[in-house]
Amino acid sequence: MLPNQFFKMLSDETRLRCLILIAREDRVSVSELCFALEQSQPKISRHLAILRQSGVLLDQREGQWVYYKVNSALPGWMRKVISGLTSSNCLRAEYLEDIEKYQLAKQIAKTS
Amino acid sequence: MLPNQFFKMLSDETRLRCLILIAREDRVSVSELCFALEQSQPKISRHLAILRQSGVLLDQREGQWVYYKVNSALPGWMRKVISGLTSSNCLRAEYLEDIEKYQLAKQIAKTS
DNA sequence: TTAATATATGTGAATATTCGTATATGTGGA
DNA sequence: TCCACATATACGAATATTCACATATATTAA
Repeated sequence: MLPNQFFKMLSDETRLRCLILIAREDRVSVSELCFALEQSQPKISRHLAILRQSGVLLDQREGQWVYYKVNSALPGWMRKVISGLTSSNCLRAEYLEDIEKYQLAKQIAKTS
Repeated sequence: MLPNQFFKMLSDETRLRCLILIAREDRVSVSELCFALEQSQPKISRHLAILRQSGVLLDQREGQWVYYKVNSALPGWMRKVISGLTSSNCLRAEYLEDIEKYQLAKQIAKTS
């Protein structure tokens, strides 16, 4: 993938928030993303499809759920951009809220 | 600037080629960019305007010429992305050709 | 002032992107 | 099988982007 094509993947706010949450949490399901980002399922699913078709994300079905993770075989320069995004010095309140919302839901699901 | 907005700047091939050449060569004029990238003057000028208005590039007029350079006051994470782009391991043939074309023209201009 | 050169911008057409809504597909349980 | 839930996709409307072309602005020299 050409650099400008990779950057186009990251140019949409929803796609970027998905990618950051997935990169931080290792693997996240579609419904978890919908909840954390407070976005509709078709919207999340479409953006995940774009990231999957471009090879940035990989999906793995588990029963009814589909989990997405960052493709570990990405070229070094792409991984560097992604790790730069997930390192705390760049993380905005918006992204941190997504992560907190995800972790809270995870915690509640575990204890119930 | 939000990360996804910054990535949108880099999502256009012409803008990215301009930015990489400018980052590598320190400062480049509009006409030099037109020559190196083999693109029309209005096209180059419009993309430079987008990069300038977003604060990524700074312009300095010198007589009839306007030189563009990377804004040295950019946040660290942006500078990191740009330096990642200009480091050789990511540079594609396309970008190297732009740089060679620029340097050749520079050399010819100097000796004549 | 006029001409020549360099750069910037206005305009509309073609194209691309994003979204909401509806619907299709896949999975597991009754 | 039928139903409920999770996910994916088709479709059209609204919006955004990019470009070519024409023109405006700025600078310098004559």
